[in-house]
This record gives sequence, C-alpha cells and structure tokens, in this order.
Amino acid sequence: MEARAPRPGVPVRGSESGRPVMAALDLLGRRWAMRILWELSQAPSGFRELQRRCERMSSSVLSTRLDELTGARLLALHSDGYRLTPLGQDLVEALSPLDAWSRRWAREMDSAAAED
Amino acid sequence: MEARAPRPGVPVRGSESGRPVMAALDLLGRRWAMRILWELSQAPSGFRELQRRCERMSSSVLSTRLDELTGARLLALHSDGYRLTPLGQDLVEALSPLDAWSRRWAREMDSAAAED
DNA sequence: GCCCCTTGCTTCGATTTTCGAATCAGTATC
DNA sequence: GATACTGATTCGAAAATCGAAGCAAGGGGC
Repeated sequence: MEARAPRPGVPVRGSESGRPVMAALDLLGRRWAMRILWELSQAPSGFRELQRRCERMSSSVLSTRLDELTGARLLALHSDGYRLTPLGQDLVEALSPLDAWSRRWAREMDSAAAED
Repeated sequence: MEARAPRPGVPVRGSESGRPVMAALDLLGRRWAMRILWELSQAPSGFRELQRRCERMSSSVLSTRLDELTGARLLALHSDGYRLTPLGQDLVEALSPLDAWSRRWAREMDSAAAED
C-alpha cells in the first residue's frame, strides 16, 4: 500500500503553507494515529496485538496508519513488532503533558456536571 | 445541534475504559479539532474568520467541532468571537511542545529525503 | 510430506464522517 | 426597505472508516 502521509514542507489537508506544525496536526488528527503512538510508547507490539490493545480497531485503518507513521519515520517494524523511532519517542514525550491535562479536565467536567 | 463530544469518565470511540486521556485522544483526534484550538490560541475569532483561517474548512464540520469543544468547556462564544477558556488554554500549553518537535521532524525528514 | 497455528496485511461492501455550496435567521447600518 | 454582515443549518456528494473474511508466509510437531 502506498502511504500518503503528511510531511513537513508539503501542503497538507487544511494548510497550503506546509508549515511543519500543520503537517503534524494533520498526521496526528487522523483517527487512531495518536492512540497508536501512545500504545507503542507503552510497549512495542505486533500488528494483531496493537489491534487488540486499541479495542479491535479496523485492520484496514491500522494498516494505513502504520504505513503513514512509518513513512513519517515515527516508527518501524522490528522482529519484536512495531517500535517507536527516537523521533517518535520525542513526539510522545512532547505529547506527554496531555495525560496530566486530561485528568484536570476530568475533574473540571465532573464539578461542572455537579452544578447542573 | 446536539454535541456528542467525548467526555472523561465515559467510554469513547476506541476505549471502554473512559480513562481521561483516551477521551482526550478521541476528542482531539477528530478532524480540525486541534487546528481550531491552535488558531484560537493565536487570536479569538468569529465563526467565519475561523473558517477562513483554516483555509475554508467545511462550515458544517466547524459547527460540529465548535459544539463539541464548547461542550468540553475548552472554548466559549463571547461578543468578540470564540475564545479559549482557561482549561482550553491549558490544553494548548500542554500541546505547545508539538511546535518545536515538528521543526525537528521537518529537519529529519529533509535529511532522510536527501539520502534517498 | 502435511497439518495446525500465528503472523502482517489486503479486500470489499456497509456505515460514518467530512465536504461544500446554498441557504436561513438575526442584527446592525443606512 | 435594502444591504451587509454574523453564526449556523441543510443536504447530496465524496472520502474516511469499519469489520468480517481471507491471503500469503513462517514455524513447529509429526
């Protein structure tokens, strides 16, 4: 399958500029993309294990995303399964504040719901 | 329109657990969601201005995303347009390392392309 | 050899999401 | 009343995703 992943420097969905951050937002905004990176940061996984860990995501989309993320040099297939590249690990680290934020979000949504 | 935004504590697409970070990944993984937050962090904007800044994204999707993000308490409509809430500002800050990462990504993709 | 199991991955029809141009209703200005 | 904004909706078309079935390759066990 031919991967048509967004790349920095090339116009992507929603941005003619090719600004790197826009390409990143396009790549990461595709369904399951961040989830896949998240799961692989916990442990390298093969295709089917990854599918199980993402609660049976569609194999066709998993295949497409793996192609795109591999093409973007964020991960690679080794003998023990897919693994993040150093670049991919950096991305997950850049995204890691999201976990703490989401817990604060959960608290605020709870107290907001309690007020209604 | 009724917003069916992911919320922490409630199972979302791809996760039965309701873990906050999974709800966040679902919400942010929808098309244009992160881009909208990104643009609003640069400057508050009205509906049409936002649409222009996102290079003519579909108005129907913009409307849906605005509903979802508003329901998630990440933004709100004021007299001068849509604005991030403090919670939404925190999210954008949590995502801000992405900009620096994307520039490193751009450099690595360039040098990788040069080798081919 | 053959059988059985697992792997990464593709196929393809059905469903969901997104697109985008037209349009609506509300408000302000003249 | 006419014009020009605004946020937002409608709806048929296009694209993305789903998901069950299946394929080809590899590794034992016999």
